[in-house]
Amino acid sequence: MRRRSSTKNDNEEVAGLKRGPWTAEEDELLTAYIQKHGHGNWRALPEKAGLQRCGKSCRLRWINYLRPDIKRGKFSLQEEQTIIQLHALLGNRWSAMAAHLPKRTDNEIKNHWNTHLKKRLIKLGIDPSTHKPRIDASTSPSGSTKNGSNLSHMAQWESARLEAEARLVRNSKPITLPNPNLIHLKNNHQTLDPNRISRPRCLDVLKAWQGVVAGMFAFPGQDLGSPTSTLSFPGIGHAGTTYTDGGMGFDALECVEKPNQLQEIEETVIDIDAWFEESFRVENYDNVDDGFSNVPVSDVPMVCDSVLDFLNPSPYSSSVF
DNA sequence: AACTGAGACAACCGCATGCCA
DNA sequence: CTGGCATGCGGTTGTCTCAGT
Repeated sequence: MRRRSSTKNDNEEVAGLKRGPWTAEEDELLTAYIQKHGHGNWRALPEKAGLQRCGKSCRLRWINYLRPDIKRGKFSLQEEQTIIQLHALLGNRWSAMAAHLPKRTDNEIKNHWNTHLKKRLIKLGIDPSTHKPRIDASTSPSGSTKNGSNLSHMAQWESARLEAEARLVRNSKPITLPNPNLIHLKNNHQTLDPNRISRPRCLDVLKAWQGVVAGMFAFPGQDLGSPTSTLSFPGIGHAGTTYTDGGMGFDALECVEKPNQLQEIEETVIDIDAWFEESFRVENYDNVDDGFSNVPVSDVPMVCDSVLDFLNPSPYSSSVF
């Protein structure tokens, strides 16, 4: 690992420069300058813009606060759900998570996680760092049946996360094999297309996650149908839906089409969504203008899918979720 | 009214990484 | 290949607000 020999770059601006909260005047100066000239070299910007700040501070202020394409205000239920899913997959990679949440900054997501979501998970008996149930909480006298149900779901989430991580690792190699735990879901007579298996690593972690979760609900040892069949979730808006894994080399639910299987999957998915709604219901759910937060809770599963699809359109995934 | 502690979020710090001469 | 520079990233700290006493 290469290391810089000096911290000049980090410490140069300390002398004589202002620190702490930005004033409205400073914001105006910075905004006006960037809108007119672009930020260019951040280090040189403060002097050109007439600011007594270091370039780093200017950059941070612009990226996290002044940039016109960022959304401020409370996070919607859907955004929170996305953050939790992403955190289960990515850990504390805030910038990567921000890439999946349009108009939200990594700093904002990080703060929201640390101040809200992390605490809520702990309250529910979930270890926020591992997304695993906390033994002590689950065995405490106050542990309720509902908690037990939650923990069961979180265990599924965790399994999904680990599965996704494993698949990401496998797909980072030029040629990889499908997950042995999932391949049995395929029709025994189907040949795996190497082009699909070795296609570029999918960065769409949400789709990967969804694919894995879906895969968890399929049933080994049964006739799993054709690889191009579609899945319908009556009642939650998935009619005609084709599930793919967004480039991970496996169409997660494509193989499941028996009515009893559908029924079971549907119940499971609804159950998880109901759990999330109940566990993470927020008082200001009806806030803002993000295009999906003003949706009745009952529609969340469908909205979730469409949003996730929107967030990461993949050439390998279905255009209609 | 004054004090205090917790919560929320903005801002900073130090290290990592990529680019280029 | 090496070193310097600019920028990105994640952890931490500082500051403000507000509810509770």
